[in-house]
Amino acid sequence: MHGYDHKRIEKKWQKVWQQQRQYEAKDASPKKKFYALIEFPYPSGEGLHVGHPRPYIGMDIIARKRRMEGYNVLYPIGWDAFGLPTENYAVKTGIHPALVTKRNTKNFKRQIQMLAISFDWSREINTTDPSYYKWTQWMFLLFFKKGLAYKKKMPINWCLSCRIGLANEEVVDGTCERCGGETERREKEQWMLAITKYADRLDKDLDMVDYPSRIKAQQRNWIGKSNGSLIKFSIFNFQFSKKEEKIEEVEVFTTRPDTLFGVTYLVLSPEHPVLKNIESRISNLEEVRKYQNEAKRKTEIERTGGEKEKTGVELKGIKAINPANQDEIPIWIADYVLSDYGTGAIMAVPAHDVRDFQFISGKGLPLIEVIDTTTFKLGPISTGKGWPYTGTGKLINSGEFSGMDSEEAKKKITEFVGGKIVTTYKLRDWVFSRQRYWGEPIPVIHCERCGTVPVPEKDLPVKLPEVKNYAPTDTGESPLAAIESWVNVKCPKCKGPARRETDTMPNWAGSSWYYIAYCISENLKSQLPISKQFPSSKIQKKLKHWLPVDWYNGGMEHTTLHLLYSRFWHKFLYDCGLVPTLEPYAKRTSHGLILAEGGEKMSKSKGNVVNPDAVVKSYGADSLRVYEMFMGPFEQAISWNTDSLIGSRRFLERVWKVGFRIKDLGFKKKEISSPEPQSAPLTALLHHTIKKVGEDIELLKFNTALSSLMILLNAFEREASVSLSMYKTFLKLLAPFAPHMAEEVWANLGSRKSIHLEPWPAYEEKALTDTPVTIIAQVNGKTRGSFETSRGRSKEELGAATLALPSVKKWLDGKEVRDVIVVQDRLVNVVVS
RNA sequence: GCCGAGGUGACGGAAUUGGUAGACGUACGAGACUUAAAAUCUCGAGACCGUAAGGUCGUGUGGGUUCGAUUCCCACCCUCGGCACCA
Repeated sequence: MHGYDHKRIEKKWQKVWQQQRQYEAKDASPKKKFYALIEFPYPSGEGLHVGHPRPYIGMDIIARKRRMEGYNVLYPIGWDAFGLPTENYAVKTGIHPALVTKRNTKNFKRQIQMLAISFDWSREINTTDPSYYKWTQWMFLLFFKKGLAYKKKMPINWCLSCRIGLANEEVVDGTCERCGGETERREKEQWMLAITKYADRLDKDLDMVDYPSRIKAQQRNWIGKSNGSLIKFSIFNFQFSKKEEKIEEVEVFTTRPDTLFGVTYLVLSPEHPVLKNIESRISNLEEVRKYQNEAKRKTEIERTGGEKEKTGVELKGIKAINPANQDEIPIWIADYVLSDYGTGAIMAVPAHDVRDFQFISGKGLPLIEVIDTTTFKLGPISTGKGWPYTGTGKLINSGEFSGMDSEEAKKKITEFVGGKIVTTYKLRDWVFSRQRYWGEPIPVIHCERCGTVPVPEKDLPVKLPEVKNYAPTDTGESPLAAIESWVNVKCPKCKGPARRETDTMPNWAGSSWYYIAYCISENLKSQLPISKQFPSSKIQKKLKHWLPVDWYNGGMEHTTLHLLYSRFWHKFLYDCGLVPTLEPYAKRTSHGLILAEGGEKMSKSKGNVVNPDAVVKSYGADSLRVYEMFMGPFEQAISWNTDSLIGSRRFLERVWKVGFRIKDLGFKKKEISSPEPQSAPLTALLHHTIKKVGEDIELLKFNTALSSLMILLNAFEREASVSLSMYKTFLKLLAPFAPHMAEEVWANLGSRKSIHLEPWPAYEEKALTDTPVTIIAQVNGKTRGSFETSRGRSKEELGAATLALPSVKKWLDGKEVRDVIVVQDRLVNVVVS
């Protein structure tokens, strides 16, 4: 018998599978389809680290199981290759990002292929490929033509010394990551996609998909649908504390119009547009200006977060009037109010809102209770005890509305002051511009006469030109702006002089529709116009076959951006009649990150990255696969530990040995004539394992599936003889986890056909229930003994058997038996006193 | 701060979703094999008291519900993910 030589085996079978095109999906097949999807990787220069393949292996196990269950499986992969790291590398080295991408992709592909993930490589796509981004650009123009892409002034991070725009990630504590200099937020015209138009459907349609509740909850909270009222407050000029003429109106959004009588001040965001109109009336304008400038420096998290005291400046010389009771109330600006949520202005009710309550401390602002808290345990807030009461209840101190319930008062008070009941969303429109090189050029042309003109379809793709310098320009424009020959074009409409848009797209663009691209990958390269191709029956037939994605696994960190963006993109395409389903992904799950040994995130800068190359070389791909699935719950983050890996390798070596033991004993012949009898407990264990592995895979509980395979193998080793058919069943269950090992042993046992094309084993219910059960005997909830018996014994029998146990009896001495609680087939608890 | 997830032996984790806490694996200890080491195989092991039989305690902390709580409820502490230009 020769030993388990992973190098020989793995190379051999990878070649065979590739030659037989075993994992390529068929666009037309009588089998039921299954579309498995993982988030396609960003091919970074550091190469694959051991964290990357975790989700690929997990979905691979599911895909392999589905094939064995008779499905036509599509499990594709590609490259999400636009992005900052490659661009920054290009800025540093001057090497073209396309070359860097090519190099990185090649390395990633080699590394992924050595793990034998059953990807359909014939459908490989790359977002940076002009034949791919031609479609991305075409879809952008569709958004533009439908009025969902527009330009708007938005703040960007600006480094004052580098004089370039920065990504949020490049700003650390308000300073530039590159030079350490100060940054500020500066307004710039940006392309936007109107995702908020789809906010309601993105929220509501979560009901139709199978996502874990934590993902639905995060998306719903991100969309932040809330029902409330818009209420107008008049602003008056005040001279020497005397009310003069009305100068403006400010509309606030509130979810709690029932607390309107408790408003003690108004807060505007420091950027609120009304400030410009009234600044001549503000007596402390200088102080206000200073505060506005400080707010510019802060990030949103700094503004809304932190335990620090909430800051603000009162606008002196003006006051607002509470429309409910005509009270004169002060107006403040404060950075805890954001300009792009609601109306950028709030009515503050410190008695019933946590942030408002925090804000008044030290500022001498009053608090008026308008919800009756005396009926609760809390006690009245005015006594200074505890937090503000943010719940609903009966109104007090609210004029004619006192005594009314919050819910009714919301409507009535809004009506009373002439307000409007509205629905708002926290979700903001999608900033779609980047002033960067390595992204899809936004395909529009700016003409002095015709305005913004889309690039005609025949001129797509708008390819990225060669540039010398990849860094953004010091005017904040993309490096593309410096290429005069590329920028200056004729207007497609009037043929007059015009300039190309120089912004590029974020890399969420290409990843918003890549799962569609896999279905039609061969069509992407066609020279036919997309507007003819996409709606054609040829493509629609494929999309109808494959969509929606049946199971999409990805990182929890993509829940609110990528996952939401692509759902939006898909719904838009659906509205255009281009895709057949309302939702792109029928089911979504997520995996936990693999962290470095210390529990930190793996990163090049920390120098704690574990490369799979070395692991595969010394332990083999199957060992790595088994370890990554065994190391802990798939959905949770977990630290890498090379020491533990040996257990997975040992497991596979023992599988190998048992295989050879069986073969040497000559079971092969016996199996053909008749199945050998096996011990009943082993048969029961086998069927239990079939059930457990099958169910665990569906629940992503790969760790316990492997654990049960290990338990079965341990039993095989203890048993004097194990039948070939039993062992073969074990191999089939192992095949999705360790495809090379399973295939090699399978072939050694005399099979010609691949084990991965075998049917998935089924278990017999009878074999499971034939086994005896252990009944736990407790006295007052403490375990005092146990006994074995057959399944299905009556409560009386079990109770009597328990009371007869000597280990139980001794605890009953001098006590009175009050109750005997029996849990069928499991436990008896004797209650005594 | 807000939203989401989590906290169990030396370590990764398991526990049929309210019913024997610690499966499986790593590391560790003892033994077998070996001239020896490695590898492999067998056995042991939550903590404390006890020679043992056995007992007490034990799932981040404090309280509650229950015959019975890692699991349910309340309060608190800590760790991780996201917060819109990293992907």
